[in-house]
Amino acid sequence: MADDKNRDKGHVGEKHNCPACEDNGGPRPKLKAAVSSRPVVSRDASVGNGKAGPGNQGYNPWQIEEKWQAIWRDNETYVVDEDLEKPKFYVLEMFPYPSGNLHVGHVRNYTIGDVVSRYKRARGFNVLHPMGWDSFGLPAENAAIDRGVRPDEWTWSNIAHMREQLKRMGFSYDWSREVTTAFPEYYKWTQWLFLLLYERGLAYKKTAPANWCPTCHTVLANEQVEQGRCWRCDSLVEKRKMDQWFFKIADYAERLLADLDKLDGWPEYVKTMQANWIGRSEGAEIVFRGPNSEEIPVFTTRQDTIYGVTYLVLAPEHPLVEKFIQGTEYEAPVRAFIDKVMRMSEIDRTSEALEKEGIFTGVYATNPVSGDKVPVWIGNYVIYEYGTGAVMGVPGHDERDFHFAKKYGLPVKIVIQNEDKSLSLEEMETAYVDPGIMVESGPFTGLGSEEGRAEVTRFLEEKGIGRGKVTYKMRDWLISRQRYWGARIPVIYCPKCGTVPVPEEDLPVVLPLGLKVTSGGPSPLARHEAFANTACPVCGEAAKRETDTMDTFVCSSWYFFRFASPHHTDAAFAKEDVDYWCPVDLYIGGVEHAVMHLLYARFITKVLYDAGLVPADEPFTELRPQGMVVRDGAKMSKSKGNVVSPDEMVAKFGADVLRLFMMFAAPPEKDLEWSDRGIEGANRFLHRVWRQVTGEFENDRPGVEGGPGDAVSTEGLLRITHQSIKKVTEDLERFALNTAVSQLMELSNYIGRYLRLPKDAQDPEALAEARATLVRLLSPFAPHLAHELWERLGCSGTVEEAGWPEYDRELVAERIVTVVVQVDGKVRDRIQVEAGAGDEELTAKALASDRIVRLLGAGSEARDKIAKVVVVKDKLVNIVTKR
RNA sequence: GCCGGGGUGUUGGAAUAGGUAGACAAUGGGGACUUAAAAUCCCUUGGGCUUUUGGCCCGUGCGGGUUCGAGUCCCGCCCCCGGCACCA
Repeated sequence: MADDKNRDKGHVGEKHNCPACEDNGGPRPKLKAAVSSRPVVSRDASVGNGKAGPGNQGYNPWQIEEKWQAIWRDNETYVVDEDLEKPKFYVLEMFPYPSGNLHVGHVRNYTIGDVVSRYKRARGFNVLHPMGWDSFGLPAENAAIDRGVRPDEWTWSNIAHMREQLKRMGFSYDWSREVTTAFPEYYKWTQWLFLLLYERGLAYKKTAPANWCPTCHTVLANEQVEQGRCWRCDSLVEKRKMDQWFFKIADYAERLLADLDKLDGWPEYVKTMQANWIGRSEGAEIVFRGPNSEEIPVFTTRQDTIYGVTYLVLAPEHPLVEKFIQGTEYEAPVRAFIDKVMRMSEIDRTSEALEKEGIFTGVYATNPVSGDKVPVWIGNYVIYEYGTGAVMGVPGHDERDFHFAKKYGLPVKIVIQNEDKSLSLEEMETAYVDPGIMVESGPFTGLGSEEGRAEVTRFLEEKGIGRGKVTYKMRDWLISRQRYWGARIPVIYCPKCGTVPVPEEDLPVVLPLGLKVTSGGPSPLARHEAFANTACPVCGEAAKRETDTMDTFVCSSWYFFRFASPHHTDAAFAKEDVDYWCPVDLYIGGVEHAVMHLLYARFITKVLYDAGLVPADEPFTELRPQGMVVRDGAKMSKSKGNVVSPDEMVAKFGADVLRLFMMFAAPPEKDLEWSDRGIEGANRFLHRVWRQVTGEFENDRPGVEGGPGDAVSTEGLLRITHQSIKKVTEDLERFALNTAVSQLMELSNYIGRYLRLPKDAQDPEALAEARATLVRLLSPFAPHLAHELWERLGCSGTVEEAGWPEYDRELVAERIVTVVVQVDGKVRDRIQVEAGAGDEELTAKALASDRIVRLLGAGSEARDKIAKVVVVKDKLVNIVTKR
């Protein structure tokens, strides 16, 4: 390191002394137009006017970014292999849909992952940091319709463009592991996954009312309907009865819920959202009897209110309704009512504002516990798909039932009393839903609600008229999509053999390319004879292929395993590869997938785990959802015209500046308010770092007066250097990337002041250490700049090969600390003392301080007023007076 | 309605274990350098009062409380954001 200074000087005086500069002597042609058309920018100023000293190259981000990206590419710097000598670390960002353009939200997401990757690599981890493309999906088909392009060509060209944009940001991906879900090499294994589920009895077909999006021309899973609207296009979803494939995710409900407790690395709110979605309720199924002893099971969580049942309500779709009304005087009005309900849209039907309506069916059912006969109604608020599609009406103790009973003049019974026994039917204006004591409940009278529930359940089971039951809101995952651009469902329908899965050796079921996609109709495959007609794999007779495609969420529910074995051809992945790399240690992405993608990925992981194929039953150890990038407090959108283009920012400032700004402006989990002034600040900072490290600083301020201001010393320089190592390391570990950057700014600010000391007061070794440390700590955030500066400092290897710096405990500790002197909790003075001073000494010094003497007097005068003194070592002395 | 998360200067945000509120930036103001501008560098930037090179008071959504000491803990409210929402 002895020749550091000479190298610095050499650089100031010479042009083009690094080999790469000669090869790449200018900005890349692609960016040239954007660069030259922009208004006055610092690059021109620092290069052009010659004031900063002869031959000053200044910080040219475009040149050094191109240089280092080429080096990383040529040296395959970020290509990784399994290495049992090193601890592994798998960092993953949610892979993008290739829409055609990277937006700043992507840049933020991927920069966060890249900072962690580079940090972990420097700390000696074998880091897997891959990237790929979630490349099946509707936008490709829409582009085909709108612009007449082929979905495949549109997708491939979007990928090519976005890949370049990602590379331009300097993200340290192992590009050799890139996966594209729309390639046969990938979707072959998505189809294999389907077969695995089929074999394990977890994939089945049934005819069921499904959520149909009229705009997307396909059905949607429940998770993909938000407030009755399609998650992608916002259209109102309709109900359609269709023959559909499902995955039995509901079989995994209990595990998906229980295992949330294992996910310590997930934010509480995401776990809560999943738990709400799964929606576990513990209760009982109770079998009422119809007029001809038909079984009418109902599900309730309030078995303790069984004596309060005054009617039953069935869902309009309930199959018994038809039986009850047939040929009776109730038939016509009930049919009319059902028609009305069925014609309503999903959103209206489930809206809370919907008035509860119902109609009597004309029959009575028997309460198996009390023996009461109660009227059977149907109601628009009963959901057929949940529980048994029938509920017992307990108006005394359920708000909805209370309203319904009042509206239709049905009787109300009180069977749960509150503590002061003050409930009376006359005064009741609302249902009493809280726990209490069972009354008028036959043998159960006198029991508390909770005890009562257990007793009633036991009674039901003893008598064989019901049983304890757990019900979940989560339904099975509907995976059929009536679309073209997706992974085919590998199934063949044979007139003789029925539904036959495509044998594994026949995979992949290739998606024919080049078909004409038209708007408004079904997928072109449904009409594509060559695809649809095939031979039955069992009997060889003519058969038909399934023409629906799988939900794209199936493709993305296992891609993190494929990254471990991206080129494997014998299986979806090699056991030893996933055993080494999985689970993902850190997963970063948008919170909009909190339920959909993350729940599906957890489910598929458990299925693969049960099949003995993967080492863990949870895919993501730590989950860090990141906030949105907003502008003027609102989401960026083309229609608002407030979109920030990463390309423009890179053209104007370079990738490192954009990266640094996005890490600095907000903590990762919060929304980031885009600020044009803010990115200018990041730009100033990196230019300043350049000058401070290269030494151009000294030539940069002709005639400026004034010293460094505050006390600046070599000791102080070393202290802040080591404090910065400590602080930045701790901040990276706790994911506080914004405060890590602010610490780098503080270190740089101090170096700046130190450089303003007279030359002979500067210690070259301490300065070199401070500079090198700044560069090393900056390297995860601004990797190109850090690599370049490291090289220019003449240090050996690259900055990341140098590893992460360690701090020296001795140097971190302040020798002199400021101790606050309070009187009755109010700050009155600050004194400088040696660190580690004892309580006695601190008290004495505090009492002797000017301000305290003025306030309390000196010596015994002060002592008489003091009730007690609280001392916090190295921090504060609080003098409490007698009051 | 229920479940999460939050409310701190003009703005983005700090304060990690109850111990200096406002780090670091951005803006605004002043200055140095310059023919000039840009860039750079320095000082300053929560509010109010004041007997003004010193000092006082107020201040982290609101009202209480605990404590020597509260942005941080407790109780009660208000508001904002996100999720769920007739799930029996």
